[in-house]
Amino acid sequence: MIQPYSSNDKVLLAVDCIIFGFDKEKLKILLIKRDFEPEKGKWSLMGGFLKQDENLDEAANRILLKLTGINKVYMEQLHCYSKVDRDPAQRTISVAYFALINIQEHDEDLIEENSAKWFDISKAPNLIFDHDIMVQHAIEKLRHTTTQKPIGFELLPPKFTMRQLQKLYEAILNEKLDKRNFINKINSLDILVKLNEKDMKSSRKGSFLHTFDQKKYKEKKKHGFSFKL
Amino acid sequence: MIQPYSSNDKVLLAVDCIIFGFDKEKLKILLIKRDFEPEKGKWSLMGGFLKQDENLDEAANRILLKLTGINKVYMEQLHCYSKVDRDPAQRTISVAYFALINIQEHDEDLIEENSAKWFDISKAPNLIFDHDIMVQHAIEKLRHTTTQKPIGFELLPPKFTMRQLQKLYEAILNEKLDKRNFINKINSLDILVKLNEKDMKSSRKGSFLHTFDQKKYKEKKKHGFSFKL
DNA sequence: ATTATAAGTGTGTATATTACATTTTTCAAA
DNA sequence: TTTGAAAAATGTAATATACACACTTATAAT
Repeated sequence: MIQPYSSNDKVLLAVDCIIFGFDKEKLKILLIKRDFEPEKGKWSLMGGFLKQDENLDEAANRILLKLTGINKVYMEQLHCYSKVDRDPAQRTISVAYFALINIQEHDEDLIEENSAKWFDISKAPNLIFDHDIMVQHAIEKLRHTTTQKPIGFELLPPKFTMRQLQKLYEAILNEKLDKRNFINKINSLDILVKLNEKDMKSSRKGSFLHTFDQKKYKEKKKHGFSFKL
Repeated sequence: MIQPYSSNDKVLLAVDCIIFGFDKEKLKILLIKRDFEPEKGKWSLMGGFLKQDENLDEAANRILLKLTGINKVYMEQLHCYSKVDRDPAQRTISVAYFALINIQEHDEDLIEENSAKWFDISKAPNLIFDHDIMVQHAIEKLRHTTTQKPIGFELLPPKFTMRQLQKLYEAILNEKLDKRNFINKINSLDILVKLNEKDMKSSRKGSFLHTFDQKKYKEKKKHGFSFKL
């Protein structure tokens, strides 16, 4: 292959993943304990380097698959971080991705293997390099995005109750929402299917399960819709 | 310096700038005619490569300065593009930035020197590589951002009329706006200062000039404000 | 049968958004 | 100096959206 550009300025390009999950009414984030230098033993985001034969989306998916065993997830490029000394060992540019996963689906063994752990976002430890900033930006973007399109669903199991959905939004937005207004808003979107089936774990009365209607959602999205809560 | 990571996978990291301006009621974009291979003679975004001693924001500013002579401008990282064969000559990852500049300020000689030219966004030629996609994304982001915070001001000279401001928003959003509603909305933001001075070029009556009150704006931004038009 | 628990439901009020038409100022031409 | 032309400036009513708020219902456990 010809190399028309100077190769003096090649850099290492990393991909770091902010992996969000939702469990027990809390928004969680998946972190790993580094088993290599520098900063061995400290907590960090799961990451890796971009390879020659893949693009960044593919790299992010590869990294996520390696850690969780999950293949198809909601993922979005967040930002590219490039401070000259962000990694003290070597100049590295990092493209951060954030992923939303259904926490039930992950592979426990892989998590163990990678010395990873889920943390409440409010109780996460300090992270290496600029990873804390990345997480902060990811939370802000997640908050913003949830008010623009209903990505919250990505964090729930296929069948969920209205109550769970509301708790999820409350966890993301970090504020209490009114039950009636929430349900009215969700229903007005007309993208849920109410199943003839109840989750009896949460209460004696039980609450109806719902699923997300992909077809209706895609149809609506084409014509654009907002989702302010 | 120690090099703890494999250096097999280093890549060239480019920065490409989508430069917006506003003139004669049209939203414009600044493009250059490439004078080097590959794709010599074709139109493209202004770009360059990230250097070892600078971060991406600095690289983007350096590139913009080189082309326009303007130093302090509104700039935002857009997205990182990484398709494996996006540049057929050599694997290159590109971080796109978009900039908003006051078109009156640019340096004509530099533009000439770089064989650059302003195009109406509706009349821009096809660009090399994935630059058309970048521009498309930049326009979408610009549209979105203008409805969240008043960045439109960045594209105007220090003193401007309400009419100019409205035409700018109409150009960005690609839709007609109602004059009275627009003025009411802008005034309700309380971030403009009406000067005791008129621009007599546009009409016999003349229209009052305004400036953007940076202090008030910053104060408001702290407490967050939206700007839906 | 009674009780305890969370689920489910509707309406009025406040706020924000939209639609819309006339008068005013000034310059230039008659 | 009067008149006409051209864009600037201005406010209100109608509609839609967002918000606040409290009681009834279904079920399991006792």
